[in-house]
Amino acid sequence: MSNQGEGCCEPLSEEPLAEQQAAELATVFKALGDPVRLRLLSLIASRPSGEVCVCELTPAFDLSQPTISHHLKLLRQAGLVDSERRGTWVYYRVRPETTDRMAALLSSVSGERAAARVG
Amino acid sequence: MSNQGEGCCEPLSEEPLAEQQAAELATVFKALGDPVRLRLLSLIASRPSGEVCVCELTPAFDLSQPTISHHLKLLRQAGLVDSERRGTWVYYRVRPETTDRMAALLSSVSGERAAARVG
DNA sequence: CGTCAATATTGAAATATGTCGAATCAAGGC
DNA sequence: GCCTTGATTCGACATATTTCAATATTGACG
Repeated sequence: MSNQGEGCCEPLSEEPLAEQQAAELATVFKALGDPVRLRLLSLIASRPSGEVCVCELTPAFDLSQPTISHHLKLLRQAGLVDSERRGTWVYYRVRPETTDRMAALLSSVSGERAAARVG
Repeated sequence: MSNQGEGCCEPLSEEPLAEQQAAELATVFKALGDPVRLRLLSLIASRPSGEVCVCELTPAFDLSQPTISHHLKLLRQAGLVDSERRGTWVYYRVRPETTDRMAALLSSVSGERAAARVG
């Protein structure tokens, strides 16, 4: 709660989105707008440990390894996931700040006039 | 824990998304993944009346009328908005079921293991 | 009817995206 | 040091998306 930070999130209702904000938010939604990336995110999020090795993600799809790597990169660039290399393997985990922010933004649409400020 | 409905919403964590569900959800996120469409949605949502005439949306952008019409069509096809013709004009309004559903889905990512089932 | 104004649809061009195979980079083990 | 294995980057190609101008459709009003 509290402040709404610098580039922080206006509700989608309340007042129309500025062009630049719309562009930033669109980047994240665009990252979510692909079935493969959604499933990747889901696979990562569904792990109790909170993280998954790429070596487990890749064989879950009928796609080449570079393709999976590419999708993971887009998720990373959108701020939806983080990666960390530990030895031979690379592990991905969700960044809940981002998913929460997007969720709050979407909630604000139906939250009518009194939509809580999304911090 | 009751059913989870027909085509209804799994949380993104809990269990990985099935291919078909991922494809459906991706369609909606893809619709949200464009700055123009986000601003359109925002303009529609920010109206106290809940609806806006296309004749007010079109001049709000530096884009041709067919282009705006096209974006509105994609929002409609994604289930994010509804349109109604009244006489000469066409009015658009948000479909909160859809935005709420997507919000809940995103919330479930950080909702960890115990994520509430999203109806 | 005929015309005008508001939207939608069509067709085409430029750009972006998803995908692969080949090449490259990183870390471990011989 | 030199392979081997895991992961990313590069280059290329097919497809999808964004956008416009032109055309069609819909409804209101003489």
